[in-house]
Amino acid sequence: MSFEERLGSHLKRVEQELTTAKAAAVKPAGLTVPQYAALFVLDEQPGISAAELARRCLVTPQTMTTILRNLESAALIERTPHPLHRHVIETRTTPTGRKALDQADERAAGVERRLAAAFTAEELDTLRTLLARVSESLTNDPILKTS
Amino acid sequence: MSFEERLGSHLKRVEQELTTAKAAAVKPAGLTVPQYAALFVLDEQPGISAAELARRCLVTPQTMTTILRNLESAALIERTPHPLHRHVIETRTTPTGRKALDQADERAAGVERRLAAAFTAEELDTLRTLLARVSESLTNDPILKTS
DNA sequence: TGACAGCCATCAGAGCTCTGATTAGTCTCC
DNA sequence: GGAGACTAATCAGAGCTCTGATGGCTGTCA
Repeated sequence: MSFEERLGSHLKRVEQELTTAKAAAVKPAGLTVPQYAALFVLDEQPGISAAELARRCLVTPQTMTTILRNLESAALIERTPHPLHRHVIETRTTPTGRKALDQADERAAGVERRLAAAFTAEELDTLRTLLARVSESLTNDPILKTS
Repeated sequence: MSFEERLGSHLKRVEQELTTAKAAAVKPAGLTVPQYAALFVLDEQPGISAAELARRCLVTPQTMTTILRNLESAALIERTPHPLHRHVIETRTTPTGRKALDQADERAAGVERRLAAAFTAEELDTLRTLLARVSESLTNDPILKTS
């Protein structure tokens, strides 16, 4: 089975190219792509926990800890203990963080829009559906789970 | 523009799930996914340079240096200077490396086969074509290049 | 011959990502 | 009340990935 036949190589190439384009888009705002994703979710749901944030951003809690550490040392977010559950830490964007997010989002959304413009609505729908089915196959295949 | 509308989140999810499945598949052979990819190409084209290997595996030369360093310290590859061009280093799989590759490949190809089995040939073709068009858009869009 | 463009290899540094393990608080059910 | 399950946060360690910079070799062309 050659590389070209494998879905993995196609997916990897495309995902990487898109990430590179987005990285270039958010860089002027001083952000990385994961930092942008975290700020994006955070701004919509202020006070969310790091664990929940990790789930939304599709990374592990450990990874999110790393991302938040960098965001906090750049003063783009603030973290304070939850008033009732002190072991839970609430995270919020700072004004500086929101400004960086706005700047990054404008350009990142632009990348997505230009990309979407290269397809018809039906094609985009087909692509999303097929990707969802790949995801479903990977999640549900009992052999994959145990291998 | 919400997360769900963006192609990026779908691509990221699927690419990550597939990588996770492949990582589990090649782990018993003592390999990571990038190491498996490097060994795979290396075994088909013995003596290839690290720079060329990097291009085939879709990573930068610097990243490939890291991967090769780990493979070499595990004695899965051998590196010797090119007889004529001494600044070029030829890389080859060792017998140990080939054994690990065979073991990993059997399971990794199995993941791809089970995944492919969830689709018709036409669907797979559509998916590959659409992904290629995404890649093309990202590569050719002059705005993306400069942003 | 010598400047220069083009590769190859690699160091340095930063950031992301994972697995594994630890610590601590909450909640349910006996 | 207390055991066990669950969740949150985080440390430790390994590996991948990038950008930026450096040094070396080759081949072209004035």
